[in-house]
Amino acid sequence: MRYSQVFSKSSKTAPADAESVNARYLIQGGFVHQEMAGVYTWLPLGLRALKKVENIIREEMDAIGGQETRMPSLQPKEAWLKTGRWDTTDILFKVPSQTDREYALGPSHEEIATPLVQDYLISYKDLPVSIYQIATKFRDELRAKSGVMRGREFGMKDMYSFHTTQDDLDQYYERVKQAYLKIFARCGVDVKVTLASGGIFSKKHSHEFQIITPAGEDLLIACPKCIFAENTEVATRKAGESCPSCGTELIETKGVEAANIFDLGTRYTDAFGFKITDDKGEHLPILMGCYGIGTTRLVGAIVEASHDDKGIIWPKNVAPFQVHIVALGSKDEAVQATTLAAAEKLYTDLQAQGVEVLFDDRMGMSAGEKFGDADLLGMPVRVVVSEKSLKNTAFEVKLRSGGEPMMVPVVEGVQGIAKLL
RNA sequence: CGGGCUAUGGCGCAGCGGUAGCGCGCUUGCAUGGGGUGCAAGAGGCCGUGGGUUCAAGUCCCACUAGCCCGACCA
Repeated sequence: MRYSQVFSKSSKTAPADAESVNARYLIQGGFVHQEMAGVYTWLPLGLRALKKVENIIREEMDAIGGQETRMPSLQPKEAWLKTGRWDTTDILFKVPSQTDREYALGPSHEEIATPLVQDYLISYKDLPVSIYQIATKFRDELRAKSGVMRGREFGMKDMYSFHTTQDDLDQYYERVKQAYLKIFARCGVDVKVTLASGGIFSKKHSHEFQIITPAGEDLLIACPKCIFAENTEVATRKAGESCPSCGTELIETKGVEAANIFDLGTRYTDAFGFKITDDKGEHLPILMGCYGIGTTRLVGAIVEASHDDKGIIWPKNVAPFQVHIVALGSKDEAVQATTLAAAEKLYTDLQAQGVEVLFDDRMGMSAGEKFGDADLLGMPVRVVVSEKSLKNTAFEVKLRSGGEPMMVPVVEGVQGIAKLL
């Protein structure tokens, strides 16, 4: 994509209102636009990062047999009355119709997923079943804050699994947990898993996935080596003690809850009278698990966990683009034309190799300005094409994550750069 | 939902009783050309909304609305 054509340009001044790092950089870089408290438009650049995250999640959910669906946000009040959550869920948006009806705006989808699966399941042989979606959620938060990390409208992947035995649910629950660990690893963040209480969604246990960042809201006692952590609210251990799973000394740190998984038991299936007949003619209760990852929150948490004082440092798998080409201008028109042509060729060649490239083709801007943008936007690899680099018949390549610039000969061009990805 | 702060061109801000100003950005021209470059000329604002005080209100008072922060809350 040519940066000259991206309509959401970066801004030199950071938004005054945005205190949190993710909001500041995402807004300043033109990744998102705030519409109101807790509600954002995802602009072309930001949407690319969000889609990367979504696709990683999608692949891992598909890999454990999840079947993707898309469920409605506008939900029937009756279903919420059945589960008893219409009157007990304070964050529930209730929307009136011009008729005398009311609807729920889904903060989660148990009320849809449960009767949905019930509608199609005729035989116990069809279980287990796991369905998921990546969609928008609505929660009437008393206080939206922390940029995209706590919104009133946000993106989430939610999956619901149905089982006939506790053992089967336990096994699946564990598979999801492993899949989640893969997802966070692929997203380039350090995640810890804590045991948590089920909250209003479940009386049973659940696990939280905490991304380690100083911007986190939760205080943790965590193992620096493995994934063990305890929320200090319910911690049984203290910093300095040894990790029960690997023996490393535990430390205190902060985390953002980016995902959680629940054993819901029969809480929802009972509410809908969802039972199934087994091979002996007995009515079996259906056990249910639910598994959520905040997709938009995850993007925010990634920024919180991976940035410096100049801007974002996107982990490569979630970066909107892999390579950011910066073409520098020259007072000499012929030189500038050569530079542009070389940059242009690199741009097309890289794209032909399937590399995603952001090409800063703006002319008449100072080098510093372009470098500043490259740092702010934070693509993993920056390639400078200029009179100076071309004199050495090379491209200057620098990793956003650090290190000295390298000169990659033009002849090696695409291969040399692709090697770094 | 309690407490605090804020609201003035696209963004960041100043003005604090006498009919709107700066920086950045934008437009035009010339210069410059490797870390937000220089000079010049322009365009752009019912000063969040409603009420009040006053001869006169971005400027003082009240209410409301919105945003941010702290707290409470947070599948």
